[in-house]
Amino acid sequence: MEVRTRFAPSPTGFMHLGGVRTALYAFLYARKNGGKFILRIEDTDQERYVEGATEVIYDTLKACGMQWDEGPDVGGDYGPYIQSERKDIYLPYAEELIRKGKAYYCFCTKEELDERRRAAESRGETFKYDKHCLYLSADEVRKRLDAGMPYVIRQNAPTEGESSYHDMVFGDISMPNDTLDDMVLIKQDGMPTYNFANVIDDHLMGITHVIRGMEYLSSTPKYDLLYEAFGWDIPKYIHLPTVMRDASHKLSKRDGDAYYSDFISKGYLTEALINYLALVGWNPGDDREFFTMDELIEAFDVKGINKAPGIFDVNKLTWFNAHYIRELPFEKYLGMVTPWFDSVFDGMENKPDYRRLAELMQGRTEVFGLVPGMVSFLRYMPEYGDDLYFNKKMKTSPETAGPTLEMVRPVLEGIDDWKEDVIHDRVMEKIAESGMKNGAVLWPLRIAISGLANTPGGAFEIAYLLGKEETLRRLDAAVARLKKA
RNA sequence: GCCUCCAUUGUCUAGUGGCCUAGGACACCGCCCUCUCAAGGCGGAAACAUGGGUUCGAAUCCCAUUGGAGGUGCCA
Repeated sequence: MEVRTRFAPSPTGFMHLGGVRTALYAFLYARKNGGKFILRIEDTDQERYVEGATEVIYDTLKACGMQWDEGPDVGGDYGPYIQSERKDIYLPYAEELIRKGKAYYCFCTKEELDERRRAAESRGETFKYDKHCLYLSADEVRKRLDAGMPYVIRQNAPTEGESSYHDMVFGDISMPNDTLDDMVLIKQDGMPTYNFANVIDDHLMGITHVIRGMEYLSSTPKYDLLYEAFGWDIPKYIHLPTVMRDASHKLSKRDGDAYYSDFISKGYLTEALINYLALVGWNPGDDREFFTMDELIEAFDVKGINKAPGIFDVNKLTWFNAHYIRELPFEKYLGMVTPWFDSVFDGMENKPDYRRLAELMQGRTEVFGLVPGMVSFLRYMPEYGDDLYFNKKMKTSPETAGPTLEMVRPVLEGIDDWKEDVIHDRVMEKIAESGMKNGAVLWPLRIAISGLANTPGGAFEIAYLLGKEETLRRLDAAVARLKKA
């Protein structure tokens, strides 16, 4: 039988990284098994409707390289793929359940239920609907229905015995039936709840493997009861461990910065995000770290999925990101880094040589968002202290720096062809002539023109990028300052 | 509270009774390279939550405790 998995997000307007990982595993499982990956939009909560939210889902999945085989925009044989457009499908099924005694009309109002819930909670008990409306006579139900009284339809769950099911990650799970609450299937507004629509749609769409977060672990027995009542095949379950922000907090929307788009705008690469996310909660069974999407498909196996929640580690993500940036073809990197350069150099008369700067920056870029901070010294001379001239190994100090700089200055001034190799050769000649160590000259020179302990590239590169005029200007300023001190 | 699930270094993980004096990766520290930083190379510190069993033998199996997560919505 063909494997069919689905990703069924609710359109909130953002794609959460936990959601991206869930989608990824569902996608990988389908591809690995030569099956179909289906996208279904779960928008049964009308109050949460967000304009443009489905586009965010489409765009993110596409950017990540997870093309769905069936879905709202691409169609398929089991549409529509947006639950609000399937509204009329669900009620007949709920009525069938009522006929079978597996569900019932409930006229209790939300307000009184809320009150009872609060009361139960204050007593330290778990609130459970008492099946009050199940015991209404058929006549009474008819009467209320005819009178147009608002109602919901509830599942009639057993109260005795035990329910169990098998999960491909967590194994066998069982729970006492008396903990099963009679969940609402059809809401007062006529829309199905997630709990109901999910079961109906998964069945109607031929989903063979339900891959979702482990927050559904304890409600799954209730879903199985529904499948059984209809006489439908129960899908295989693959529940995924949660992605955590830290040991005790889920990576949630409320924490901020947990959205795919946040990471992209900070300058993370999709490839890095996918590669990293795949490895939170799953391992390939060997020591490999780097995977393309195709390699992930090839290596993916449910056996490698862990049960324990995993903490999202930005450090490691950043390491992956730096790796992928280094691997970028240079032209691609140049194109990507240019807007970040522009954010610093726009409006500048003599902008640094972007191409050269990019060459120096590519191996040093962990996240694109950090680039401006690393190159802004080329436009604005930073404030710095003279102690930067101290370098133990080179035996340099503010005292030795002055004369050294004055020695180099005329050499630089004499260069008409301001190219990196020319600067290099002339200065090195002078150093050789002076008998000093390379570093003893280059260290103070770099400090004088950059004002920074660390720079992308050394003295020659910085001097070249700055241009002759600015280099000499900064050099003079440094000399003057050292003399004063 | 009740129900379900989980538990190897700071983090992601390998490990399915002897191959474990517990392996890899990130981060961290040191050294090398080097005009700085980064990259790269080499090395270091760092874990089987606790207590009971079972067994000739336990990170691996069982139980309890502790800790954590999830559920307990007319949200999904």
